[in-house]
Amino acid sequence: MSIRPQTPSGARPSMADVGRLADVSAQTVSRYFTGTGYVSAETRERITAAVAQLGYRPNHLARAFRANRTKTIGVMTMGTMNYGITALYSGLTAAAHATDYSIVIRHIDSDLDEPGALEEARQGLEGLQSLQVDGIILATQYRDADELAEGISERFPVVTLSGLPQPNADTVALDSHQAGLLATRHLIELGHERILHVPGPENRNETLERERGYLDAMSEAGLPPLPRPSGTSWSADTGHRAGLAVDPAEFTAVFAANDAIALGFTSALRSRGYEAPRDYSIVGVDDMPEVAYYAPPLTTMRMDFDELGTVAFDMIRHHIEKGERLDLRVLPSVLIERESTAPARPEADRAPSS
Amino acid sequence: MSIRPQTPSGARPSMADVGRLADVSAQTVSRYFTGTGYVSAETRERITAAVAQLGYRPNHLARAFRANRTKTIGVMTMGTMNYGITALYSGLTAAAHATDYSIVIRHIDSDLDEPGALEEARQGLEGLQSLQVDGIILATQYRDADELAEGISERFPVVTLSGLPQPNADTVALDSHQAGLLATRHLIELGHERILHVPGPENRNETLERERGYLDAMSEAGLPPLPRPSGTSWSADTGHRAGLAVDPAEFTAVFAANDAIALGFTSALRSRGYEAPRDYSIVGVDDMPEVAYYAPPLTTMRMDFDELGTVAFDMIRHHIEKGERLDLRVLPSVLIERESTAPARPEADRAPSS
DNA sequence: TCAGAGTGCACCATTTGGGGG
DNA sequence: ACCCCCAAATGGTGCACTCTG
Repeated sequence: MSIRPQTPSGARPSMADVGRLADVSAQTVSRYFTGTGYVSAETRERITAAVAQLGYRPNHLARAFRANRTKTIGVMTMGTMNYGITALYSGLTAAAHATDYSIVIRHIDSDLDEPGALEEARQGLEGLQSLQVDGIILATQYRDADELAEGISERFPVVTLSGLPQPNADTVALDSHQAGLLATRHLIELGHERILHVPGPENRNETLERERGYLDAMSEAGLPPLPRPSGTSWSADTGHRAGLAVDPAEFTAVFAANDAIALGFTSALRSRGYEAPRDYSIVGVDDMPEVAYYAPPLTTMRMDFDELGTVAFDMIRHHIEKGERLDLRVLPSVLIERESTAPARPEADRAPSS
Repeated sequence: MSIRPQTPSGARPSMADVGRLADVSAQTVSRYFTGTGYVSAETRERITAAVAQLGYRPNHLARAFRANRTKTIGVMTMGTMNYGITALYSGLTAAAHATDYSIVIRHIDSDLDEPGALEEARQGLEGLQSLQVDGIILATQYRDADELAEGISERFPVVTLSGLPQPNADTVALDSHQAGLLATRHLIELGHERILHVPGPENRNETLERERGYLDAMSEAGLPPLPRPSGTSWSADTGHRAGLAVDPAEFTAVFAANDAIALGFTSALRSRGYEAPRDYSIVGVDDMPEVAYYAPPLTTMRMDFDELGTVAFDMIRHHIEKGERLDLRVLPSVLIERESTAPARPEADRAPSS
């Protein structure tokens, strides 16, 4: 029962074809669809029948062209495709679907600090604009991302996910400072004093903010921060490397910049005979769905990427449809306590298992 | 240095504006961009200058409208947004980017067996068609997905990722049968005889194929398959539930339908005092980036979703540009041996740790 | 004169075929 | 042969207008 167009040409039927069959003009068909103006019940019926008979579908492209409004949002993501981006897409596509928008994705595997990436990103943005998207959501946490917004008219709706307010772009972000603060406080409340921070890649606002949260929590408790390993990526291998390099005698707890890093760190320490939470406590950030099943189940800060996508979409839609800007929003994170954290124990107890 | 349009209206400059400034007609500007027809070096220079001065960008939308060719592929995904879908996006967007195509995404959170999902999916497909995409990639493994392809003209390029050849659609898939076969053979080669399979959600082709691979491997070794738990989802909780329900005395090895299920299963058995690979071996499917850091690092079948995206894109592009169909492709998976599998041990050795 | 119902035409930015100089 | 322009066409929308009672 596949529907075949009934037009002479065999091509997709147009409003004119529908009009011909229903014995009205194409414009009347247009009004039938858009709801503007008058169409008598009788005519309406004839049009409905003609539409069904021809299998006519409105041509969104022509409509967008004429109306100068595509109902499409461009989304530009950068860096390794990971859990955060996945969950963000999920929120974004759901919000778009609910309001009859479309999402077109541009993804670049490298982040802005890699050579050539800035130029590639710029081209991506131009490509999006040349598609006539109604707005762009720019998902990079790289600190110098504002350079990218150059070349985009300040009237054009842009939302970044950097958390950094910019003259030409609104921004939403998950509250990384709060995540770092609450995660570290949690460790402090458990009695830990020598707390190590394993950071994410440098020059990302998330990395800086999480570290700042850690530093603030340490300082409000009068504890000295520990020297930190250098950050390279958001992946497990960053945590793994850090876990191999570190001296286990120097800390009793770890705040990892995200869950993957926490996982890698745990894995490295396990290979050296140290287990959490027996020998040290560790908390991550993100709450990826799998971490509840890790060994041990990971205590972490839940970051609601889904909500991030929803809010980012709503912000840009607000800008597009109402013409107003909502400068900055920050979404809170919440501590999920599982089994990777435990009260600090006297020093004497801590030793590698054989 | 943000670029401002220099047209009287303040709107985005058009080819006509460029032409006016360069003292040529708009059509010549068109030929300058498309490369069809003659444009003298001198004129070319004037146009280049005018383009730069105005900050002109081609209007992809108008071009698509006129040429009846959007250079856009619609991608429809269903079910929980997980590692596989994201990795697929990654391959898809990279391939599209390389050939100057765009990708527009429609994602539905429920898969086709949930109520209302079929209708929602149908609407999604119609929405994509009304955007005038040049082709559609339909990513669902649900067995009855062919119903969806109805209502799409058989001339319209569609590629499904079901692995099931259909009259109106080409298909690519990762070789789930082979994954099941090789994973199970690996366990058999290690000396295991009582091998449990924990399947994915019912009615997915992937689930059926992986199970078929398992059954074939068992039968070729003359081993009886074990009764299987019922499948519900691709997530860790499916494995966790199975791991709580199962009798550990009944098997010495497990083939889990994917990595997340393997993780959940491992976690449940750990809570009951059983550890891999000491008490049982387990192998997953997917090779998500984190599994190398699991406890124990997971032996798994690597599925190249990135490649899947690339091939799907190339297939549909071939159909679009050459008019030829490439009916079916199947991509092999490869065994990644880590530490969750080990040689079978005499029965007497197996006991829960205290 | 008025309100309802519908038509005709210009227009959006670009591409294309048929010429003209 | 080279370089460029004109006019038409793409599908749909909004405005001004007509027609009928």
